[in-house]
Amino acid sequence: MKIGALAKATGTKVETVRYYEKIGLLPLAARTTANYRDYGSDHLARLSFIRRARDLGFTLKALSELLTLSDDKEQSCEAVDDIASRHLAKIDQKIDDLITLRSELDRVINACQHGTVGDCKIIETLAPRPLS
Amino acid sequence: MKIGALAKATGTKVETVRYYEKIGLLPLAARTTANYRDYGSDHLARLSFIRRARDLGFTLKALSELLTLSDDKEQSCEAVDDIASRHLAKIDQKIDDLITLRSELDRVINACQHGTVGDCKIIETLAPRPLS
DNA sequence: CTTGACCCTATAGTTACTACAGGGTGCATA
DNA sequence: TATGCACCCTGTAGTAACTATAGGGTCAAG
Repeated sequence: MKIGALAKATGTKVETVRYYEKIGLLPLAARTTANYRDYGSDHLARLSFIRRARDLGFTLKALSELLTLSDDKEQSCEAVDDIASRHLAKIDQKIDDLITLRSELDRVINACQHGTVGDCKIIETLAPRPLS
Repeated sequence: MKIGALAKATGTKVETVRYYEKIGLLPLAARTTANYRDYGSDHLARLSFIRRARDLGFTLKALSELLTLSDDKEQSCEAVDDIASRHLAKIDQKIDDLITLRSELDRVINACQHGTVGDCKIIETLAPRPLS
């Protein structure tokens, strides 16, 4: 299959496929006489894996570790579990941070009396407090 | 005050201060004879504003809109409220997305039986399902 | 035989910084 | 006076993960 078909099958943009190839995440494809990339089912499988992991928020770096690990079927999956667990911890942290941020922003917005900018509590909250 | 002092006073890195100047977020500073940047209280105020808004997750683009608006004290603060509210909506969306992602990742991790990579449910979940 | 959809490479742009490299300045100390 | 050190300067490149653009080649249908 050509790059457009592969991209469509995996929900990826064509440019992204080429980008993954360039950074070594996706192995080089065979070429047709017209120099078009020619993909097989192994490429499809790997790219699907990549997309799925990306959807779960894994970085490309973590992803290339996962791909390396997944190639050695005999190895203990401890390392895999570890990568995933650390990723989960990061997500939890991010959720906590966002919730904190949300409540502060909400407070700022609710203080707004909808007057002029001169009286705006939003601007006021962001502006520096007088130095003590 | 010199750039180091301004940076310290606002919890910013020196490079970041210069960066804000470069992109026009922070007005040009006066220079000493030695060509050092020389800041006054107005710069301190504006940089504090910038840092505070950044901590609340506003993008630099939204921020420069806020800064422009905050300069016109007579204007209605509707536009300010709008920027902040849209930002809040984005944060809510991000929180929702992360919570969904978190539960899926959690499910994947809990399926792990801690065997070999060949049996690994994490890898298996990421790998493509058979085409139907 | 030309039109349109697809493919190619290479490069630059995006966000919000951060990190050099390769210098100059200013003050205290030996 | 020299010298060491902290600080300052400019300019450029690197980060993550793509996306977009320029400038071209290929192929099948009408």
